[in-house]
Amino acid sequence: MASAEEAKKKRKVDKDLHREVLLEATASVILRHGVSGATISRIQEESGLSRGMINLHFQSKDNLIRELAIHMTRQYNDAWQSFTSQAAAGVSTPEDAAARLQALFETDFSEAVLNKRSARLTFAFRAEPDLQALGPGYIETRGTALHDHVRSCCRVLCEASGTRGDPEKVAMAIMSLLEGLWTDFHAHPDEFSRIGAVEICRTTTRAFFPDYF
Amino acid sequence: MASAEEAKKKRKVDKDLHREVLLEATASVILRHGVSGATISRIQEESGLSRGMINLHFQSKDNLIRELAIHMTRQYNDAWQSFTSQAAAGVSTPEDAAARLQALFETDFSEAVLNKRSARLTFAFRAEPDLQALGPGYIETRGTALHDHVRSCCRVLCEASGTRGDPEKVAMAIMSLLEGLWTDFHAHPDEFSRIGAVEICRTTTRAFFPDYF
DNA sequence: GCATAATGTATGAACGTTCATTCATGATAG
DNA sequence: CTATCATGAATGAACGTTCATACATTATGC
Repeated sequence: MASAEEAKKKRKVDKDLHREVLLEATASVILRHGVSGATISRIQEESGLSRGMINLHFQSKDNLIRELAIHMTRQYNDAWQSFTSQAAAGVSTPEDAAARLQALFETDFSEAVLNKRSARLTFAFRAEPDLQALGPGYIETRGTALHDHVRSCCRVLCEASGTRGDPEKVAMAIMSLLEGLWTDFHAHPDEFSRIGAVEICRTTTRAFFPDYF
Repeated sequence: MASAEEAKKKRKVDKDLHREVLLEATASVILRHGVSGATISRIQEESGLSRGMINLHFQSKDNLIRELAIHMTRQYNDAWQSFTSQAAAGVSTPEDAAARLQALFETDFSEAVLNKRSARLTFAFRAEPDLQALGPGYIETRGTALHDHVRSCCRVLCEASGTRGDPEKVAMAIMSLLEGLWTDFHAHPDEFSRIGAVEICRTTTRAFFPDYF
C-alpha cells in the first residue's frame, strides 16, 4: 500500500525532474546562444535527454521557451515575497521605509538575484516580441508587487520629509535606476560592482530623503 | 568625362541605395519578428529586392545583422554629436551644466531618438550574445561620449553645490535612470509619457542639485 | 497471488519544411 | 566587349515535429 503510493510519487517526481532538467538545459542554451540559437538539438545535447522528450512535456519548442519565461518570472517574484509580504502589513514609519529600500537595494544586486544567468535570460526574453504577449508582470517590473512596495515606501518618506516632489515620480525614478543598473550589469557583468550599485542607489535616495539615508 | 563620372556615381548611388534598403528592411523585420525571426525570406519580401542581393551586399545574413547593429549605433551616436561636440569646448558654469542636462533629457526622450523602432532594435541586439562581441561603445551607453558628457556636467554641478556626493556616482545614477526609462518605454511604448520621463529626470537632478533645477 | 490488460513515460529514426547560401544566367553601363 | 550588378531556381544542411516502438508501472480479473 505505502510502497504503491511511494512508487507513484516517485514516478511523478521523475517526470517533474525531467521537466525541470529541460527548463534548466534550455536556460543554459539560451545563455550561450540566445533565443535564436536555442534549437531542439542543442537542448537535447545539453539535457542528455531524448529528442522526443521536449514535445512530450511541452508540446512544442515555442511553448517550452514560453514556460521557461514564466518559470523565471515566478522565481524572481518569489525572491521578493519576503519583502512584499511584510510590506503588506504596512510601512508605517519613515525609518522603516528607508530600511526597506536599503534592504531592497542589497537584495536586488545580490548574486542570488542578479547574475549572468538571470540577466541574460531576462534580456533575451524582453527582446522576443512573442513573449511580450505574456502580459504585464512578466519579464518586466512595472506594475508588480515590487513597484507597489517601492511606491509605498516613497509615499511615507515623502510625507515625512515634507513634500520634496511627487512620490510617484520618486518611486519611478528608483525603479528605473534599478533597471538601468541591471542593464549595466548585463552589458559588463565582470566589471560590475555590486557594492558600487548599492552605493549609487543610496546616493540617490539620500538626495531625495537626506534625513533618512 | 564628367558624364562618365556622374554615371559611375549614379551607379554607385544605386548600389548604396540597395544596401540601405536592405538595412531598413532588416530593421523592420526584426521589429516585428525579433532577431530569431529575421529570415532571408522575410527580409526579401520586406525589401522587394531579390534573394541573392543579401549575400551580394553583405556576404552573409549574420553579417547583415551585424552591420545593422553598427549602423544603428552610428545613427544614435550622431544624434549626440551636437551635444558632445559643444561639450568638448568645456562646461564651465553650473547653469550651463544644468541646461545641458535638461537638454539631454529632452533629446533622449524625443520621438527622433526614442521610438518603437530604436528601442526594439536596441533591446534585440543587446540580447544577442554574438553582437556583444562588437565591443564597448556599441549597443550600450557606458564608456561613450554621452557618459563623459554627463560626467563633466555632474562634476561642475557637484562642485558648485558643495559636495553632495561623488560626481561619478551621480553621473552613473543619471545614466542608469535614462537606461531604466528606456526600458520602461520598450516594455510599454503606448503608455509611456515622454513628458513624464523628463519630469522624473528633473525631479532626480533637482534632488541632487536643488539650486539649479 | 498471479496473469493480463491498460496507462504513463521515454526513445530516436523518419518526415516535410524552412533555412542560408550558391551559382549559372541575364541585364546594364562604360 | 568587358565589368559590374542583379536575379531566382537549385542545393543541402538544419530545423521542429511526428510516430511506431519499448519499457515500466498501475489496475483489473479470477
